[in-house]
Amino acid sequence: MSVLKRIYQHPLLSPEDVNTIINAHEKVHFKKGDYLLKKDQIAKKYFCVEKGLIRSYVYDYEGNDITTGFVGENELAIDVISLFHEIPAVEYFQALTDCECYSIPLNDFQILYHSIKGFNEWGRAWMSGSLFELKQRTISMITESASERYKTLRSKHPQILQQSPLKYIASYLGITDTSLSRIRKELVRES
Amino acid sequence: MSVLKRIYQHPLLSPEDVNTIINAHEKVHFKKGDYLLKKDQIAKKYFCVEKGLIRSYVYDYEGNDITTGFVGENELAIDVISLFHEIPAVEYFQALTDCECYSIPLNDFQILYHSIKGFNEWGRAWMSGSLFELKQRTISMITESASERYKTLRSKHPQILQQSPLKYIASYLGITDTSLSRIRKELVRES
DNA sequence: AAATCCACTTGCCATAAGACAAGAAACTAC
DNA sequence: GTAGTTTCTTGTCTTATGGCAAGTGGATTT
Repeated sequence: MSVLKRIYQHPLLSPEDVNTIINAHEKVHFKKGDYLLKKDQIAKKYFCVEKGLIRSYVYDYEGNDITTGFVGENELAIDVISLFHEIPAVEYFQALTDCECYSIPLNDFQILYHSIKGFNEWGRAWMSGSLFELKQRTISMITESASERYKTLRSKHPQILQQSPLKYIASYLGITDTSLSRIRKELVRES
Repeated sequence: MSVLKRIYQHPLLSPEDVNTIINAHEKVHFKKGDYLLKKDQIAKKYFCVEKGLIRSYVYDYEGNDITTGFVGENELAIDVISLFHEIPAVEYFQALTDCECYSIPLNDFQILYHSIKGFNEWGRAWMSGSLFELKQRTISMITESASERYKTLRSKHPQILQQSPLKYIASYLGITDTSLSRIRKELVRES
């Protein structure tokens, strides 16, 4: 099944709605290092990732960039809050590898979003899913140790470990690349 | 204006709807130390806080309890995800002081929630507001230092500093009570 | 009033984590 | 090929943070 069919599966979207929406999409390519969205911009679109890896990040109070999330294949690169509340983004979204994505042009998106009732609902569902995931992550940052979080990431999203430099994974886990390197050494020793 | 009128202000709730909803509420008292919701329970109701202070917390991987949030007067003590998704809570909600709250009995809530269209919308608005706040907090935990976060809390929610023991505020800020004590000392020295 | 309990501060010490830097290995470019 | 990046590891050293414990001051109880 295509990326888009997968992403637009929703009880309130009929196959015809889905087709209408899918047909409004156009292919977009990003080169490694390209920005999909920058801090202070208002998100006007989102991207369905078919191939590649994207990371979101912010700068901490010491100027280090801290990874806040990864978006892999068959996932959506979307700043839910910026897009649906029309407020400036607080994060940067940058391609870690060359990427192939699909996106709806702003105009079509706005028309469809307001005319197809289920599309609206689909947006709300994304909002609620985002809340769920963010909460989970917040809790896991507290209740799990860095090495546990690493092991979880390794088992649930192995492709990230393959495609992302260590330093970005480290900051995602809340530690430095040095510490992560030592955690990995420790894990090898254990097995 | 009463707590309830304040909380149920919403463009899609007519004054009559609001009255219907408000009349379904009953007063609930909590003693200091009482639990409003415990981990692994599915939230069946939420509480409109008229007087007192509530805190939510989880246990970290070393067994320390970590404050995840405070709920003050005129605010809602609600686990949005547990309530609307009907899944077990991950946090504990506990009264830090004696509290006076309002709550709808489960039955009435379910009936009104599904029959008053705007009530439904009100629930969604809370979901989206929760996402916004959680994101803000996540970002501030990264982009601000502990002492900056303390200063922000002090200026935005001074009543929390009055009503909560230092150790709970400290864990909310991501540090120990010892460290917070030193930060406060430093801030006094500065001024 | 004495005895407890908590909340908070503060000093001392231990330690986990980060800063820094060097070096190996892989990859890219010319 | 060689030079230049970038990634990752690893050693040493430093430091911020936490653990522990003592001590003060308030509040509460008996």
